[in-house]
Amino acid sequence: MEPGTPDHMIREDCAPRRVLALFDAKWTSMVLHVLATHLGGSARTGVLERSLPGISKKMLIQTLREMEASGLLSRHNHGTVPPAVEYAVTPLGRRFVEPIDLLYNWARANADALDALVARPKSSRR
Amino acid sequence: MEPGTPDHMIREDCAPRRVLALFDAKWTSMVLHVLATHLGGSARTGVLERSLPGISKKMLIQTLREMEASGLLSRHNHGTVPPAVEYAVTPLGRRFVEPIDLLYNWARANADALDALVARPKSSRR
DNA sequence: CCGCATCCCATGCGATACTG
DNA sequence: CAGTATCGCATGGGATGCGG
Repeated sequence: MEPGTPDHMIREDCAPRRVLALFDAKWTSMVLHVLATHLGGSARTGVLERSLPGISKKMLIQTLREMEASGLLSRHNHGTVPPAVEYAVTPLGRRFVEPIDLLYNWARANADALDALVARPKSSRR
Repeated sequence: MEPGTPDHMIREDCAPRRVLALFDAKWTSMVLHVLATHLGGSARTGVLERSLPGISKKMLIQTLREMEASGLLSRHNHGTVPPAVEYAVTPLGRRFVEPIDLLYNWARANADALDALVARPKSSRR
């Protein structure tokens, strides 16, 4: 039981790392958040695009399809013309909304801490 | 007030996006978590390395220095030989431990949902 | 033991243009 | 409006090797 004994190791296949993988998709959590928390659970492509300033059409579609593939979203094509496609949060997806919103709310409530992270004017260098 | 009016837009410089930036560093949150929650707030480089299986020495050092630069960690060189350097979570860094641990705990408690994400054997394609 | 420098490849992702 | 196809660059990040 030496001090350096790592019983606290973050195994490579542990749950936390799997969650992080969710976030390095960069848009996944935002899509889920906007869709579930601000758009009532479902929305059309265009609405999503306008809700996420800065996202490219390519990334939007790509993200949506990946999320559909993993079961976070469902996709419904109305088959009309012009096209109307609706993406909805699945029950599985809904389970992920909780931690995401928690994180987002923390962020909003702690904007000061985030500012400190960037603004390091008078540094403590060495 | 049409249905598609985006008062729910996720602005490009909003707090949530800044938090996400933290996570796409890939190791930052894990370092913070291990250090604060499992190692009592500070540890030497080697201990950290062994606590994060899969991290390369390069990424470990790089992450640690970036975190020091942004004020999440402090670095103390003992000046001995062989070298002994100790990284400690700063008060600022400690503020980020809360949401990270929240996320990690959620992950551990919801491993089943995470499994579902990957294991999509019988697909619902179309 | 701690840290830095290189090389180098995989990929993320935006820009743009085209189709039904 | 929804989606696809290309191109091209920036960058993340691993491997390896040197130095104090």
